[in-house]
Amino acid sequence: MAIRYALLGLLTKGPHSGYDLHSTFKTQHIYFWNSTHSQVYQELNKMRDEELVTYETIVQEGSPNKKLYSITHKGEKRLIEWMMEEAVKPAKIKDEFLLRASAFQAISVEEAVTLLERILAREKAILAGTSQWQLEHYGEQDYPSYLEIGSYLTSEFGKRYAKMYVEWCEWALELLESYRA
Amino acid sequence: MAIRYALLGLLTKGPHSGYDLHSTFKTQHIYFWNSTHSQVYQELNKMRDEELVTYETIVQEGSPNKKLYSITHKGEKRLIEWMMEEAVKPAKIKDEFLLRASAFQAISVEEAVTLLERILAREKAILAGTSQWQLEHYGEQDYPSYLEIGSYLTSEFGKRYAKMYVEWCEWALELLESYRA
DNA sequence: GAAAACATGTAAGGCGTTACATGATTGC
DNA sequence: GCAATCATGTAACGCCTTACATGTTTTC
Repeated sequence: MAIRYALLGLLTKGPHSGYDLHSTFKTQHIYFWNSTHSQVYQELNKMRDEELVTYETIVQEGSPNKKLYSITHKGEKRLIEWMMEEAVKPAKIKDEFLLRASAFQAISVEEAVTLLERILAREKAILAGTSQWQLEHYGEQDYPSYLEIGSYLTSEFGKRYAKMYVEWCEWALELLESYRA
Repeated sequence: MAIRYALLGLLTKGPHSGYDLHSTFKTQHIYFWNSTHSQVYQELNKMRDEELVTYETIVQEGSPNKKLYSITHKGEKRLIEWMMEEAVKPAKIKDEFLLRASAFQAISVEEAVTLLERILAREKAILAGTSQWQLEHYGEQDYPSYLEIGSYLTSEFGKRYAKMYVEWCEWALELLESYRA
């Protein structure tokens, strides 16, 4: 249900295509939201029927035509109503690696170390990517324009999350040393 | 699909009822997994059919009867196969509050501050709860028995996650001050 | 007297994923 | 030549949630 608010939120910053919106989920929003391109296109169609968004077709040479979606007045109203609701649902997380980690007692220390090292490398790469992205977008400024406040806040969250993950991996690897024969 | 591995993982530490297993999701696993009681019961039935788990009925006075589930040899084998798979899917997170935060440009600074303060309080309470839980379970020890390694690693992750969230909220509130008229 | 904890299930429906489908351009 | 990027969709399926269903004991 909340996918629509994710899309409406992005559209408050200006018109975007379905492809753009999905790309954002894959890159910037990865730390707190996820979706697939097919769901994005389906939800955009529903929202168009409910007049929360409109679009105009952009004819392009070289690339396929695209639909540039804009948020309507009605859409913006609906978004803000949702944002100001009293209740905020707790986050729902499904992290397969942590699920494996929670069952490390079922495998050997050596195997656990192997799994952890792989994830440490992955998270380091993610941290580097997020830091890079933030530098490219906000590098010189102390703080960005208010239009960019959402992206700025959540990219910082992403960076802190990745950093925390890396540090936890390193701590866990050290701890596992204690169990080595 | 992975719900079954979450359940199998917990059962490597000993027999548990469906109610117990779901309680764990609501408390300890909240940082990396979530489910509902109805899904837990349904999945346990499926796994019983596939002989990944067995159960015995415990007749209780005062409380309703319960089914104590145990992991089978076949179940353990299946779990370890899954754990050692090369590919680990990236985490899927759905955090409604961060979704709201990502659209803060659509509301006023004052409204954003109100929302943030509410979440800061929530996360502080969660951090306190997790710290308390960890203290009760592992307080005196430097590190726990290997049987408890999974819970220990992930509860530490939970603590670090909550701490990071609190610090990010405080940082965000400070930043928002810059935009105040 | 009400709410929370203990305890387990079924049924309906929808959200979300995976697979199928197409096709041009750019970079390695 | 192959993979990646750009670009948008449909169809099938199933995981997962919400609602329905029941009943006792303990705590406030």
